[in-house]
Amino acid sequence: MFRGVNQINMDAKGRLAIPARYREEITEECAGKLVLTIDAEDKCLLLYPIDEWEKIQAKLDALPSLNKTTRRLQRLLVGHATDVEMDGNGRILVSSVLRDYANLDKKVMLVGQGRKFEMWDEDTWNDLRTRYLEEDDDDELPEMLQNLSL
Amino acid sequence: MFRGVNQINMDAKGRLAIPARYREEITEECAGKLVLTIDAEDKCLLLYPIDEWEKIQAKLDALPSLNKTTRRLQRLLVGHATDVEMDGNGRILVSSVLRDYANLDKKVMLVGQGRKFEMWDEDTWNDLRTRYLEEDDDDELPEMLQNLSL
DNA sequence: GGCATTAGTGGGTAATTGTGGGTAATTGTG
DNA sequence: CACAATTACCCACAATTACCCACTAATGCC
Repeated sequence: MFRGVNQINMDAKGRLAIPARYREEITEECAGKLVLTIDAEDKCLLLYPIDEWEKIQAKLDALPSLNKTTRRLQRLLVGHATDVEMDGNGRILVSSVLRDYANLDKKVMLVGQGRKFEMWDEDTWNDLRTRYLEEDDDDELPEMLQNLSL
Repeated sequence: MFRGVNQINMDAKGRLAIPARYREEITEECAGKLVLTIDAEDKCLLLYPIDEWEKIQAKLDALPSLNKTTRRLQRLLVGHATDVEMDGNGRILVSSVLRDYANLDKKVMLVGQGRKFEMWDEDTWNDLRTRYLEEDDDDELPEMLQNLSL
């Protein structure tokens, strides 16, 4: 289970160091093999251990390919999914296509989200975070959250 | 079960000593491994023993990721959740992101709240406490509280 | 009330992690 | 087949973090 935000500097080559505290878990789970793709809803990237990704791709694959919405998801997610592997220094290489999509230049936020990570441009993330914090969602709480006790 | 309020001084490095009377319980329950995150509604932090937190994160993780409200919660709570561990002196390190969020500088209040602690800036806590005490909530008691006997 | 033990606080140092760049190998292109 | 561009690997330095030790304050006990 991944969690927490990390500010990381991407270098000129597009390499991004995975924070050391996640490396052991990643090495154990998937021998450092990860899959990087885009988030269809927000301008950020998603980073999965390869076994987790395979499950998701299988789910997407099972969806009807004649339906417009599912075709969109399949093309966007599966289409942009890129295999990446940690190098000797625990870094992964982010291709320029994916960097462009999420507007990543140097300052990147890596956000743990359970079975995956999200990768954001720092400014984009801070803007979203601010908007989220200003929101007050008491009114329209989905049923499933009504009884959530934190 | 944690309870009670404690005034603690955070040092210049952002370290915060857990009051000694809680340490044994924390060491037993989770070997000193804790998770610190933000409260999405108030400007304070939440401190959980790791096993308690894992349960919450598992619940959040099971929620649909395409729903706006649940995404907000996942990003705020899981995104800010940081693993912390008591050092040899029973202290934990609070990252600068979390310190900023809750406005913590030196004088901090640690408030026991059952399975978790809340961490407040002293002034913010005192203001909230005063407001709570001035409030009179006889009029709009939710049904579930009407029959609560203290 | 004094003394002993424990808790709280502060800081220095060593180890780890993050970051950058050079070079060799590999891939794609003309 | 040769060249250019990209990628992988290696090493070195800088910055951060964690660990350890020492001192002061507070508490409990005799």
